[in-house]
Amino acid sequence: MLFSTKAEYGVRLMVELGRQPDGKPVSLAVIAESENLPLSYMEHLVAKLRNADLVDSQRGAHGGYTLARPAAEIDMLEVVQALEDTIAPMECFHDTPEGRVSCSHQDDADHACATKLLWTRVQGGVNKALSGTTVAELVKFADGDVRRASLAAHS
Amino acid sequence: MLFSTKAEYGVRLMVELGRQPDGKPVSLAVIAESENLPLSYMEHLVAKLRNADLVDSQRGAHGGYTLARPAAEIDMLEVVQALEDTIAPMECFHDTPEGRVSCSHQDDADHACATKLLWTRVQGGVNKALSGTTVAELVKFADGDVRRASLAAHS
DNA sequence: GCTTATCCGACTGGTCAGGTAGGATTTAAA
DNA sequence: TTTAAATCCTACCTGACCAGTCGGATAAGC
Repeated sequence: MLFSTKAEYGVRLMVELGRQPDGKPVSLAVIAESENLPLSYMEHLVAKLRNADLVDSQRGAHGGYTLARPAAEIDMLEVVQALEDTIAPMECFHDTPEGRVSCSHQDDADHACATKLLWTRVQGGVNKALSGTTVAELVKFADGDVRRASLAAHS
Repeated sequence: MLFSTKAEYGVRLMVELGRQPDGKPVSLAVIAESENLPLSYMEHLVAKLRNADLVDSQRGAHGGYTLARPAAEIDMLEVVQALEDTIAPMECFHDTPEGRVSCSHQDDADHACATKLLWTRVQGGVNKALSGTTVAELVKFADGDVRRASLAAHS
C-alpha cells in the first residue's frame, strides 16, 4: 500500500470542506458522519492539516473548519505531505533545502547506488500526479461534472 | 515511505545479477556482502523473485541465482510487484483481471468517491516510472555510464 | 451556565517490516 | 564417499506504526 488511510481520510476531509460554497465553517462531526468515518480519529488528522496551514479552525459553538485558501490553490502534494509525514519513495531519500531529492547512500566504492535512478523517477511521477491535482478539481469530480471524462483522459 | 526496503534490497539484488556478464550463477552470500545486506533476510526476498519467475536458482555447491530473462526485458514494475505484495496507492484499489485499476468504494449516494481520480493519477505515475525502467538500464547507470546524464534527463 | 465545538494527550490492539535462527536438502568437487 | 557450499524452508522475535478510543481541557455562542 503506497499511502495509508490517513491520506485517504484527509483528502476526503479537504474535499468536503471544498464543497462548502460559502465561507461557513463545517464541524468535524458533520463531515465524519457524511463520510462515515470515525470522528475521534479525524481530529488527529485535521490537526495535521491545521499545523500545515491548509485549514483554519473556529472554536466553540457553530465553529468548525474552513479551507485556509481557495480550493483551486491547494494541491494534493501539500495535503498528502501534511498527513503522511514523508512521501519519499525510500528511506535513503530526503528532501534538500532546495527542494530537490537525493539519495544519502554512499557510492559503494566501484559503483553508484543503483536504485537512485529508479526512485527518482518514481518520486517524480508521484509528485507530478499530486501537485497537478487541486482540491477544486476533486470537488468537481465528486459532484459528477467531469466524472467519466476525467477518468478516461487521465494521461 | 512509499516503498519498504524489500523493494530497495530486491532491486539491488536484481542489478547485481544483471551486472554478471556471463550466465554464471551468483551466490546470495557474495551479493549480500558486496551490497552489505543481511544474508538471511535476502533469502526471503529472493524467494519472492523466484516465485515470480524473475530469477532462476541453482542449488548446491557453486550454485546461486541468475536472471530468468535478459536484463533488458525485465522491468521494475514486475520486480517491485513481486517484492511488495501490492503497489496500489490505497486499500480500496485493486487490480482487475483486465489490468485496469478501480476503486471498490461505493458511490456515497450523492457523490462519488472523491479520491478515485487522485489515486488513479498517482498509480499511473508510479506504474509509468516502474515499467519504463529495466534492469539493464539500472546496471548501466550503476556502472557509471549514463550517470549524470540520465538523472538530469529524468522527465 | 449550558451546549457545541475544537483541542490535547495517553493508551491500546493489531499488523507488518526487518531481521534472526536452525535445520533440511541438493550439488559439485576433493 | 565424504565434505563443503549453496539453496530452501519454517518458525520465531522485536519494534514501529497504523487505526482507533477515551477522557478531559478549553473556547465560543445562546
